[in-house]
Amino acid sequence: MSNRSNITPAAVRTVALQLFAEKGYHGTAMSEIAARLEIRTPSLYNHIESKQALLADIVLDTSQAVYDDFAAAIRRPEVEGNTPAQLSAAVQVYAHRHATHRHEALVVNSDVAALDEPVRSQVFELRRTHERGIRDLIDAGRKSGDFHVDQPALASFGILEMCVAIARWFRDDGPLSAEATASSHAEFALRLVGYTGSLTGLGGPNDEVGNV
Amino acid sequence: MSNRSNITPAAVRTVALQLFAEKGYHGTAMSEIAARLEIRTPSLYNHIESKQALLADIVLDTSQAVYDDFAAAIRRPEVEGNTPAQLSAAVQVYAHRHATHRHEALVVNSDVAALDEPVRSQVFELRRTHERGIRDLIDAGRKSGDFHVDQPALASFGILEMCVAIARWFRDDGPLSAEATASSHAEFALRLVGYTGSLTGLGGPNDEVGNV
DNA sequence: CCTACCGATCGGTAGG
DNA sequence: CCTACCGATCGGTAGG
Repeated sequence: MSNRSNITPAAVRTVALQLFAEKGYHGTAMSEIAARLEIRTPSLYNHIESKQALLADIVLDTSQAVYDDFAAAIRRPEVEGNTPAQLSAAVQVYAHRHATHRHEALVVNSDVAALDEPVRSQVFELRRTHERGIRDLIDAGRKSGDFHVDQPALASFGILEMCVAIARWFRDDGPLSAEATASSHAEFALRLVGYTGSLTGLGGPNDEVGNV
Repeated sequence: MSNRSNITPAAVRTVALQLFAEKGYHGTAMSEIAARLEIRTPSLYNHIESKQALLADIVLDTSQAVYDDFAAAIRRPEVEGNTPAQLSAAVQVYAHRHATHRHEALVVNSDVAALDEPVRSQVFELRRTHERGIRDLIDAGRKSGDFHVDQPALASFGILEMCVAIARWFRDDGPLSAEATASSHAEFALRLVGYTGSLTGLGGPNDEVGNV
């Protein structure tokens, strides 16, 4: 109130996100976050409750957004009722997020162990729900004869983790756009579940799917 | 010398491996390692040089073993000259290791950032060499017409990271053996690169590869 | 293998 | 927003 502050809670969070992603939660000191913002450590506590709360906010918000994206993607009218198109859309949106929100993804996936309960369990629950959603699509595709895969659970893990890995190697100044990366991963997902059809015209990865 | 010691450097390393895998390098205190061994913290230093050296040993040895496994797998006489069989063998051995050496894999992949130079760079170099080896196989398969994939680099990252993820979900008492998991992942890898042939009789994943 | 102990640094509070 | 400061804990050493 009585002091001119350039700093907002969102700014603290952005800096924390960068540092947690680079060095991990336990590897990051509050003093480093303060230094990047050019303030003293105690001043951080005008904007956040604690280091742990900072992590909890980041991880919960990100996990929730990931799930919301998934739910929205498979409900889009142009894919509804078309399982291969739904899987493609779900993978594209997930892969795209991991290319465009790398820091969030890295923190969610390497610092979840540093979360106190009950937040850690909430995050695991969101993740399980998402994974189950992917697996349900794979099961549906198997029943309809679109997909041919022996281990649906392994396929869903493999697909999701392939996308998570994007956050580890993607570079904004690299040769591939986030969209091209997302599109390739959607195609990989369809190949992985043994889809041999084509999704041309659906905005998904096109013709060369699963065959020569 | 003058004291009966139940403790060996290898025992310290095993306990450190468990704790680093569970809580991360920075999240693990030397006092916790000592407690699990039922000794006092300072006694650890009769067996190790420092916490950092403990991590370096674990990560370097594991990374080297991973690469040696890869090199041996693609040189086996029954796969030599057969690119799809080589890729299958390389993926099987990598996937299998991640199911049977979960702690090592988790530490290598989440605590590499905690390593001091020059060890961190050495580890990255080993990893790059391995990834290049996989990519070379994919390129060879494209040239021979066995594989059909637009983005070989994305495919090699995807294949490797799918295997790394095994360390995160595999359970010894789960429904799937390490061998079955490895076999499935080899099949996923061949599908991912657009292989439509069959590897039957090669000890790899069998008939149902990439087609109905 | 132990006790005794060190300097450094941690997250966070008091109080303005 | 700051200075001053806290108790706790860190990795590690001395010395036996």
